[in-house]
Amino acid sequence: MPDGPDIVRAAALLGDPARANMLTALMGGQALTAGELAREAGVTAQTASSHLARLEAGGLITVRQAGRHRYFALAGPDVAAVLEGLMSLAARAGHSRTRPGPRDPALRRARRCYDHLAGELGVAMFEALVADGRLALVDDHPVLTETGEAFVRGFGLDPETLRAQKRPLCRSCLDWSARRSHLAGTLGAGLLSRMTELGWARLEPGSRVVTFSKKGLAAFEAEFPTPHP
Amino acid sequence: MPDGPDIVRAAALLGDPARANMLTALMGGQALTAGELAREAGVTAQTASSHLARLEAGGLITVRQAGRHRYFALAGPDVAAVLEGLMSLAARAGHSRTRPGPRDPALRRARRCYDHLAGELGVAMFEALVADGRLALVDDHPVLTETGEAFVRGFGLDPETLRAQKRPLCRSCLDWSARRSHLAGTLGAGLLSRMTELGWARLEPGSRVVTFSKKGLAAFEAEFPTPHP
DNA sequence: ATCATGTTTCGACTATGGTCGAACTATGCC
DNA sequence: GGCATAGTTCGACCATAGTCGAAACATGAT
Repeated sequence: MPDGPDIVRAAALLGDPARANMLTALMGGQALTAGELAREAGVTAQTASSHLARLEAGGLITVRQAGRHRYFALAGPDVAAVLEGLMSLAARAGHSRTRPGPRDPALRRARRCYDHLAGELGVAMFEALVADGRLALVDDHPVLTETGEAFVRGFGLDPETLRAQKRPLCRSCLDWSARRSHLAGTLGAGLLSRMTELGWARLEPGSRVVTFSKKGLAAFEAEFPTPHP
Repeated sequence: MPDGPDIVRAAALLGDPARANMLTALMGGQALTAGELAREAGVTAQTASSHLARLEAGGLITVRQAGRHRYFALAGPDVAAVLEGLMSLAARAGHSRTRPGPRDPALRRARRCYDHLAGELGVAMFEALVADGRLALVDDHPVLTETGEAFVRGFGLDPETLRAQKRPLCRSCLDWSARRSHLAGTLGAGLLSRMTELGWARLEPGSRVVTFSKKGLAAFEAEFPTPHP
């Protein structure tokens, strides 16, 4: 019966509340210190330390030493993808977190999914891109069209650079809050970072929430209009 | 700190050796009885029963009553996707299963990945399809071309029927044994089932191994020639 | 040097949950 | 009806591992 790689090691790492909290915190995309992660997970520094050591040994996170701080981050987009997959499964099974906190509405509205935009606004952007032909869906996979390529350039991004990465340019990612898709891949990541550069939105430190300024939201809705039914 | 759906419930279910064995067995795509799964997992019937009850409560598997047997199957392709994702993580981290058993070479050669062909032959087929333009890669995603569509018809499948499903027609799936991609999606599933209909290959009951007949292998290699470097 | 802060190590406690033996229920066959 | 097989429930045992207190180890500031 032994066949295939050892799922159990990885899955068991994700199966503990403290570790899961740390990893979801890291889904924000930015690196966090051991102490911050301990607070985020609701455990003491000692226990957090042991958990972090395990996560690193399991290859799920990476460490970067900086002075007397140690910054932890997800090991890569594939880890984030598995986490989002688990969230979708849990959402489908109807097991939402025990107490939906005050941050929850903001998270449903706009949040980071590792390095791209998710939530209602993420879904709206994706559907707007598809609706007016900047993205085409081929076998349910998003593909950048010629008009889309022009838009990307106009937005201040270089398609060639984005394509040069190892990750695919476009990927659709199932949104656990909206049960619809949003845009991942290097294009998704590029668009989000460009929006922060332009001052449209701000990444709330210590959370996954993305806050849009008033002007930014107007610009966003002009660029990605909601298709009227 | 409570944000998002509860990953832990789902992940903890995958984090136990017995349950993970059952689920990987179900990756074969066919439904299995409680007893078969107990044997597959190496536990007694009692423990298996409790595990299966948990997996069903967690929404990872579904049950179908048939006489005095109960047939269990994965709840859907999304579950299979998460499992494959975990396998990729584990493979990258270098944690292969403790003892690669005698079945292992056969598994590396050709196996089912849920409902489509994986292993060396799966990778070979995928690369042959891409090499002669039956599949095109757009942003790393496989897309069926016009010549590909003709080939599918000639192979005895109806592209429209395949496209009518909820799942995408083509999906690439990272192969843990070959570290390259093979073809998933309804097309991947359709091709495998057609190969068994044609007598090219047989699905070994109780394992994920796919055995090709001598004639079948010859036909396979004629249809999907290995691109010479 | 001294102190403070961030992080890890050690040791002990505790609980969750995986395991099986035995008994019980349900279905099918004769 | 009686018997065999498939599956579940109950109860008890035991190990794994998550938890924290106390103390050690770093690094940076004064």
